[in-house]
Amino acid sequence: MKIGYPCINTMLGCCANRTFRLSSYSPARFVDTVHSNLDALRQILEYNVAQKLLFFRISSCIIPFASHDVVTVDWRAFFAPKLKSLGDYIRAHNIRISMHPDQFVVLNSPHEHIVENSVRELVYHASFLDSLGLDTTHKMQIHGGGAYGDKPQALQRFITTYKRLSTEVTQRLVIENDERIYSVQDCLFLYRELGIPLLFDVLHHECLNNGESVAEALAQALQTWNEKDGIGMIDYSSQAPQAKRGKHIQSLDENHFRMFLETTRHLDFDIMLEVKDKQESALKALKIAQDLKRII
DNA sequence: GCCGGTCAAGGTCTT
DNA sequence: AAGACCTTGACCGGC
Repeated sequence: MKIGYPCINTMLGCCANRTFRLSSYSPARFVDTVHSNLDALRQILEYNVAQKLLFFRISSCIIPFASHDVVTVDWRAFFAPKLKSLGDYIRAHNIRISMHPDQFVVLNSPHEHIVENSVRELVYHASFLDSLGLDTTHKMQIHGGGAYGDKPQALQRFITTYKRLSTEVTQRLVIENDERIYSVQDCLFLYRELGIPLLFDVLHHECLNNGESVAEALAQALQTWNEKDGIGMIDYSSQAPQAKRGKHIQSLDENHFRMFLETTRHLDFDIMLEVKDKQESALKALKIAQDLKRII
């Protein structure tokens, strides 16, 4: 079991997701920003290794506007040495990486141009992970997309689009249950049709489910990961009190987390902690997992 | 320097 | 039909 946090370290004062306005694009600005992001990423990963936080989500804007036509710099070639060095570091320290292309990636949109842009975005993410020389246990996670008033039809469109994707994309792509439309059962349907692994999100499951307990749903999700995928990844969070359903809590609810680990003690998986205070809560979670002998 | 409006991209729900 | 929300920070222009 590994524990990690997404994209941002709130303590180090460096930032691996700097970007700029599209209208401010210039090759110089682009190169400068990417250098800065990659250097910051290295710094964060070194901190994580020192703390034994061996799971990390890299921000989608590590290479800003990478899937947009405006970028003329061949970033994979230009940054090849730095990318290789980062990848070597990740492998040497047995870090696991995920990425999460955001809400604009919608594979089942009825609009062809949206699907096209989504595919370009996935190609970029896969290409970035490839540029680090990482194997297919390093994943990119997306949601099912919209329902458009006809979920069965929307699921079919997902299947059709998925079958058009290149191996570079599908070998890294996993689907995450969301809190409004696509439940674990819906994602399992896609798994049976396509073989796409299911990344289980605890909080989303608590918002939208078909009556299965967290432990039952998680066990089903973990079975969708095969050897090439590595052990299952999950997103863990709990409900922010007195906030809208589905809102992530500010800081780890240690009792909730301990209970979650206890009810799932027969299972092994890597945990991405979706909590606002980032590494602070990840460190608390790590300690709890160590106390419960889930991490040696 | 600081503040607040704005930022490539979508979809759903509320008003 | 239009706006808020998701989730969130960082940018950038205006003071």
